[in-house]
Amino acid sequence: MEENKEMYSYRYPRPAVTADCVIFGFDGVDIKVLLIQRGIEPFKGKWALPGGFMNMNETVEECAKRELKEETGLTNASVEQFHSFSDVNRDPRERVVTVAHYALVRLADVKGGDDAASARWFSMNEIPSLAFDHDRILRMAVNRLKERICFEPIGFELLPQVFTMTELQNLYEAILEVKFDRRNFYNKMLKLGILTEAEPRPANASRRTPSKYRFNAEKYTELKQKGFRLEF
Amino acid sequence: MEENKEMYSYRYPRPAVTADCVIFGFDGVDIKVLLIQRGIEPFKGKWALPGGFMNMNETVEECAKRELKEETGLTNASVEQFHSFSDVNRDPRERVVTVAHYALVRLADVKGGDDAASARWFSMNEIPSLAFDHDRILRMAVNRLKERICFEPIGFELLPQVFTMTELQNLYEAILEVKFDRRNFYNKMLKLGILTEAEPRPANASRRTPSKYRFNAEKYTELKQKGFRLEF
DNA sequence: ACAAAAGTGTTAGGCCTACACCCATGA
DNA sequence: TCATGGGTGTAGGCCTAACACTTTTGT
Repeated sequence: MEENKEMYSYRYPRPAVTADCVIFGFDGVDIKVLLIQRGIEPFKGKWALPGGFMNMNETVEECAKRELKEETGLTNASVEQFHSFSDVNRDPRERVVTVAHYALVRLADVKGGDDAASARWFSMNEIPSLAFDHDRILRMAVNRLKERICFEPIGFELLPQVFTMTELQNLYEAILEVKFDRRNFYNKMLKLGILTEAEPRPANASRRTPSKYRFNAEKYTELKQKGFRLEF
Repeated sequence: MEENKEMYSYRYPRPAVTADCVIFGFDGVDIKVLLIQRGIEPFKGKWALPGGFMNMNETVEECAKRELKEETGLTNASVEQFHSFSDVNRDPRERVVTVAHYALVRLADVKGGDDAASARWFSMNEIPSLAFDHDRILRMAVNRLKERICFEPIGFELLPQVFTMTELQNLYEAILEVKFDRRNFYNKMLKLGILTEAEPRPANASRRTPSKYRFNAEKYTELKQKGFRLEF
């Protein structure tokens, strides 16, 4: 490797460090993942997770949030790192260690990022084979999402602020790939006490008009501090 | 920085990457953590988590296992990465990203590693203030251990292969910092079906002689595949 | 008219929790 | 002999899971 003034030199070899992002959305029926199509080699033309190199003045989480903003325009979504991937040959060019994150975004809030031309939402069942080891990363992200939604109310990050019970149930069923009994789901959710009715049901409401709820974060933190455990 | 033949040069600055290890043990009463005393600056004389720089021909997990072997002599303990720490100034010398792991070891198996002179086991309530951000790393490791032991039978990694129900209960109580009713703990554990009696109770067994059990990993994987969920 | 969506309540079974006594051993 | 540790079973309460009908609207 040529050495010149633009180079940064170290006594021992170092890997590059990147943050990759599995960005989840929900369209009311399916869980979606945002992928970008690579414009350069390696894996040119293949779909991949959004991500990029960490700067020296940011943490990996900040890097992930920066990438998220660049890809979707969102600034305050729920982003969390979940695993580092460091296989020696995971990038054919050079040694790259990536810290993988997942982000939960409301589809309605996504305007389409700067690179929107090459970005697309995919349903979980139509995901193509991905560049690098991104298949593996995605698989692990999905598993983490399943585990986490059982114990923390992160699902609300994927829904509009106001939602119906059926929408919420559809979300849980889509993520966990199971079916719940509608009445039991209602009862369980309401008993938890972390939902508040968004608007009181209008007097002229017909049987057909669903109640609207919103997630009550204060109630949740209050309950959690009392040593309450969310479960599904 | 001086450039010479011993240097490795890159077009963009890169952090160093390390693996740190929170090594848990159990002495029958307390959860213990293995710490090493730093012999060099920075933080010379302070206690720290064992860990070290990743080589270019190993993954971070392999790096963590190498460190574990160097520190304790153990080669097949349960090691799992749980979080990356990348604060810009977490190491005063230079930018270092660390991938933190925890390891569960049987105290009896630990011969004392190469660096044993400067290594010591600490009970959770006697841990001194640590070098770098290792306090924070340790705190998160303890939380992860608590979460994980509720749903996966990792506690057995900390016990001898053969153990009494009371020892098992002590372990759970030490990790979770709670007290269980002895009979309920017995019933729950036995109902799970993941324990087998190590030796049939000898005929001459007195009331005072406890039954010995061992963890039945086959039974566990079998149950898990049937969609069984461990819980505490 | 028919299909689809939403509101609503009960019951049975399983699980969890709390709880007491006896025996053997070692101090 | 006294304190400690270990083995053992039950009853009540709570939670869970299964389950049906009615109303309304859109097609």
